[in-house]
Amino acid sequence: MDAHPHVTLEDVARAAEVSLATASRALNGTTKVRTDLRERVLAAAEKLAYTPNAHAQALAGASHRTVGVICHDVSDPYFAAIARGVMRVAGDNGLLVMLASTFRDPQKEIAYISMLRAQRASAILLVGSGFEDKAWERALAAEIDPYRRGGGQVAVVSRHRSLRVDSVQPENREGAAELAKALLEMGHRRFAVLTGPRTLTTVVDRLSGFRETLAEAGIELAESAVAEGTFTRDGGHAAMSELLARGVDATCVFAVTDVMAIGALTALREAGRSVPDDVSLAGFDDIPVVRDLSPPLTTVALPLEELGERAMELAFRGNRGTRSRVLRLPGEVVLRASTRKV
Amino acid sequence: MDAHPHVTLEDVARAAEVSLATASRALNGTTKVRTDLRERVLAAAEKLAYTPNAHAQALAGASHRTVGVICHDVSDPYFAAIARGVMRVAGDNGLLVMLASTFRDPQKEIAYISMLRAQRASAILLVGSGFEDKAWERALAAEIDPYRRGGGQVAVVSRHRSLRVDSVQPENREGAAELAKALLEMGHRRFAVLTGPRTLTTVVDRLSGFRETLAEAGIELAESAVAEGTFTRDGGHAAMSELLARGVDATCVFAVTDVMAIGALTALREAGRSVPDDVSLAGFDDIPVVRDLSPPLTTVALPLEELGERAMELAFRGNRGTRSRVLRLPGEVVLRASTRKV
DNA sequence: CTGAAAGCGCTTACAG
DNA sequence: CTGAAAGCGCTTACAG
Repeated sequence: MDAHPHVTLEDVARAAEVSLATASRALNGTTKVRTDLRERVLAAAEKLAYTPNAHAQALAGASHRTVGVICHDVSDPYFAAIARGVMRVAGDNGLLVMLASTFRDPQKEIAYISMLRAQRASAILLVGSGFEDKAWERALAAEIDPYRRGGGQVAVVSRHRSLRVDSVQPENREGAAELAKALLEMGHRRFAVLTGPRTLTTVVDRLSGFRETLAEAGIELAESAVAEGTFTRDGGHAAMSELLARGVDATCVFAVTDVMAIGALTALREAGRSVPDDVSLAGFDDIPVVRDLSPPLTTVALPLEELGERAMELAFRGNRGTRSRVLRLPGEVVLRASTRKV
Repeated sequence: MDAHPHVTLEDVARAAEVSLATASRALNGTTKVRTDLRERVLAAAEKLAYTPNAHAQALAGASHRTVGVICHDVSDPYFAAIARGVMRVAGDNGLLVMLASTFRDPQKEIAYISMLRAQRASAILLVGSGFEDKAWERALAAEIDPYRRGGGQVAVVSRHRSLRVDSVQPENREGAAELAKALLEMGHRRFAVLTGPRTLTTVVDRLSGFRETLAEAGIELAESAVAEGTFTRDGGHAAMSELLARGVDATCVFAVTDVMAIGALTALREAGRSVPDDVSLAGFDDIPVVRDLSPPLTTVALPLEELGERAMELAFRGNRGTRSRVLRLPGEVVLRASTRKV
C-alpha cells in the first residue's frame, strides 16, 4: 500500500549538490572530504532526516554490526542474566543484539539460525543446554557449518560436545558435586532430586555430578527419589508435589535449577512443610531473586553475566586457530538459610 | 580477512541449469514453475546449503520479517513478560524479533531506533515508561516520524502522550487508586511509598493515583513518607532502608513496582520487621515470582504478556486511519498474605 | 580530493 | 512457464 518514500543517499547528494560517492564518504568519514562539501552533505542529511539503508550497506560490503543471541526463553532469569552480560559487551562495541527465544523448540532454534544467517549477522550465540538428539544435531550442523565457512562467528554457552565451536562452559558436574559434598557435611543422608528433562545436557551433568558424589559416600540415589518436571517454576512445583505424594522421606531436596527450586519452595509451603526445619532445599545457578526468598536459597552460584560476556568476547575476537576454544567457569556453593545441619 | 564465500542464488541456478529468475521463483513459490525444474532447484539449494541473503532480498523489495522491541532492561521480569507476549504473536506470524535493552539511557534508545530504521524493520515497539524530558521527546520524534513516513509501524506500551502513535496503556493511575481503596478498607491509615525516578511517567501515574485516593479519604501522604530509589530490586531495598532509618511509622508500604517491593521485603526482613505482622507491603505489576515470595505479595495484577501481544498486534495490523489508537488494559488488585487488616 | 561506474545478491515487471 | 534485464541503495576501487 504505502509508497515507502525513503530518503536515499542520492537525495542527500542532490540536495548537497555533490556526487553520490562524495556524499557517502562525507557521511562515513572514511576518506578525506573538503570541509565545505562535508558540511553541505551533513546539513542536507540532517535536514532530510536521512538514515542509511543498512541492507544496501551490507550488500555493498560494509561490515555488519549485529549479533544474534538464541536462547530458550528470555523471560527465564537464568537466560536474562546471561543475555545481560552479552548485551553489555555488545553495547560497548557498538553492536546491535538480536535476541530470540525458542521456547525449547528445536525446530524453532534451527529456523532462527537460518534467519540470522540470512541476515548475515556477524556472530551467533547459542545460549543454553543442547538437546541430546542426533537428528537435531545434524540439522544444527547443517546450518552452522555453512555459516562459519561464510565467515560467521559462533559461540555457545553451556552445550553439546557435538558442535565444534568456541564455548563457555559452566562447570555443572563439578558444581553439583561440590554441593553434594557440602550437603553431606551438614549431615544429610537421605536425598531427593527435582530434575528437568533428561534430554538436556545441563540436567544430565548436574544430576550425575550430584549422584556420583553421593555414591562415593556410599549413598545411592534411588530413581524413586528423583522427580522430573519441565525446566520451569511450574515444573519444580509439580515435581515437588509428586515427590510429596510419593511420600519420599528425604531430609534434603536438590532442584537442578533455582527456577525449579522456587516452585518447589512454594509447593513445600503449601503442603505445610517448613524449609529448612522439615526439609532442606538447594538449587543451582544463583539467579538474583533467590536472595529475596524466604528462606534465602542455598545454591551453586554461577557467574551468569560473565558467562554471557565471555561468550560475546569469544565471538567478537573471532577464532583464528583451527581448534575450538573452551572456557570453563566454575560455580561456587553458597550456603544460605534454606539448608541446615541435621 | 575471510573471503566470505557465500553461496548465492546464481550458484544454485547454475547448478540446477536454470536461469536466475527461475531459481528465485522456485525457491519462493510465488509463481508456477515446471515441476522438474523446481525440483532441480530445490535439490541444488539443499546440496549447496544455500541461504538467501536477506539484505539483498530486502533491497530488492521483498517484504521484511523483522520487528524491533526496545525496552529498558530485558532481564527485568516486567519487561521479560511483556517481551514474551510480543514474541509469541511475532512467532505466530513468522517474524524475527530483535530485542534491545537501553538500560534506561535515553541516548541509547534513540540510537537503537536509528539502527532499527537502518535495518528497515517492519515495526518498532517501544516498551516501557517514557522520560519526561522535552529535548528527548524531540529527538525521539525526529527518529520516529521519518520512520513512519517511510511506512514503518510503531506501537508503544506504557508511554508518553507526546508521541502520536498506537499504544497499549496499562491503567496505572486507576490501578493504584483501586489498590489504595482496598488498603483503606483493610483499615490502614498511615502509609509510606517506595517510588522510582519521578521522570518516568509510570511512576508519576501510580503515585498520583495512590495519593489522590488517600486524599479523598482525608489522608495526606507526606513527602517524608515517600522514598525514591532506582527502578530495581536494589532501588527498593535502598528506599525501604531509608524509610526505616527515617523512622517513618506506617502500617502499610506501597512499592510502585513488584521488583522494588521484592527488595523492600528483604530490607524489612533484614531489619527484623515482620510482613505483614509489623507492616503490610504491596507492589504493582504481578510479575510471576511474587507468588513465590514469603509472604506472597499483594499487588495490582497487570496482564503483562497480553500487553505485549496487543502492542504487537497493533503494529502488525498497521494503522490505516489518521488517529492513533489507544488500548487501555486495566489492572486488578490481588490481595495476598503480605497485607493484612489492622 | 572528487566523480563515473561497477558490483553486492536478490526480485519482478516485461517480453517471449 | 521461462529468461534477459532493470533496479533496489549503497561502497569502493579506478581514473582523473
